[in-house]
Amino acid sequence: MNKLRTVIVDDHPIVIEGLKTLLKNEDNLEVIGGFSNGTQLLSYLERNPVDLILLDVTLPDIGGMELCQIIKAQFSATTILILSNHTERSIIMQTIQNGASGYLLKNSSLDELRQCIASAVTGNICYSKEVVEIISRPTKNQLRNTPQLTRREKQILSFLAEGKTSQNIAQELFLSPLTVDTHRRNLIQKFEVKNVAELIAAAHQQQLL
Amino acid sequence: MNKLRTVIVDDHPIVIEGLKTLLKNEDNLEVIGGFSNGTQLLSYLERNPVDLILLDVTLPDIGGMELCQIIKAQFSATTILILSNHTERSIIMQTIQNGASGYLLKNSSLDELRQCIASAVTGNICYSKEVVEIISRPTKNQLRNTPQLTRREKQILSFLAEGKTSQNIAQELFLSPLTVDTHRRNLIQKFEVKNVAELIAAAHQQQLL
DNA sequence: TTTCATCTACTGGTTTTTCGGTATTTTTTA
DNA sequence: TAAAAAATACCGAAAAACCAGTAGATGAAA
Repeated sequence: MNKLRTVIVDDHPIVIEGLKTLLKNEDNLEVIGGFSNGTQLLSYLERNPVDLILLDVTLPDIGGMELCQIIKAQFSATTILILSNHTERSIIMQTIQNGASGYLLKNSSLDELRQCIASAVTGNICYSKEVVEIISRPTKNQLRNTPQLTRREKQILSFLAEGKTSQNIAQELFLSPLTVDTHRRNLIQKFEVKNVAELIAAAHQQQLL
Repeated sequence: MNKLRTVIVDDHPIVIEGLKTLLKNEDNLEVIGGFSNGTQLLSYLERNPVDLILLDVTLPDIGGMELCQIIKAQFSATTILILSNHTERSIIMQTIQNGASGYLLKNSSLDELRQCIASAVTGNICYSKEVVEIISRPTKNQLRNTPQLTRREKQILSFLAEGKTSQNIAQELFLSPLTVDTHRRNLIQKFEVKNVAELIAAAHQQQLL
């Protein structure tokens, strides 16, 4: 097998250099480029085949998330590993949902990086130890008690998320609009929110939609 | 190292038996129990230490998601691997967020199961090949073009998600309520939705919140 | 069987959103 | 620097949501 053609994308040139040095002696990959923003990377990808991208999420021009999507859409054979300092679970999950094959914190050991690269190029998704902990740690949302919804309430909640009015919902469920109104108000109370907009946001955060 | 004390939870007794047979000859684990619902499992866990749980998501009494959370909260040393037929990405992501160490489809090979078990008990998160594909595949939402929002619109979108009214927002941003109104209407147009409730739902699905 | 949760429905009034326009100023970008 | 995009602001009317409170019917569990 040929060496993995690898590029590094980070807005700190020092990080790029550091990684290059660290990976210099790896015999299964070769760093063939380093870029400090997304535009540069994309125009490089247009002309050169790349097997592996070590990508930071915070870039000056295009966000790492968007970049992931774009790369995966246009160059689906390329593997993306995120190297970042962000420890928020939502960011990690988003990068994975956007096609990244793994997520490491920048303080990961070279050994972890090696392992993740090896795992990622064979099609797995790989996280560094610390990242696994973050992912598995319950969210604040999950800690604070999720309101207990009745069947009807769940039903009406999902209708509301579809932008339906009380009238609409009442018609579909053969109820009085006033009843639907009551349910909506109970939902708003249970979630301790101000209106339906916030209700939908809260329900989404607690993965009820 | 002692053998991994393993239990299987599935509402189909056949699956339990099948897995038991398959895993009989593994020398690093021992199946010490099989349950067909969540309540049975939980009361067993109260009395017996368990290292590994092979868990189905669809159970008659408690959902696999909830079960994951409960187990991780009370018996954090126990590793959970999900064995399921559900191929929806959201379900997979949710089980992981709830503390599962991996997700396999029921048609996975014994080899994949072995690998995932090995990987999971050392603290990694592991998916079977097919599951990796599901996770990495872009969502429909991501395929249909995400509306291009201006800075102001993003700002007002997030305020709306907090349940603020036009008046509130106008005050905070030192704008006329009428201006905020216009922005809100533009947002609703861009997302092609009927009202703010649906707007928030759509924005959430496209990970803009 | 009684109690509790849920579902249903109402009154009446206030606030907010939504719809369909228009229009000026500021900022960006080609 | 001209054109395009974004941000600002307005009007009026209708629709819908929100608030506060009440209350009968139903069904499940203790």
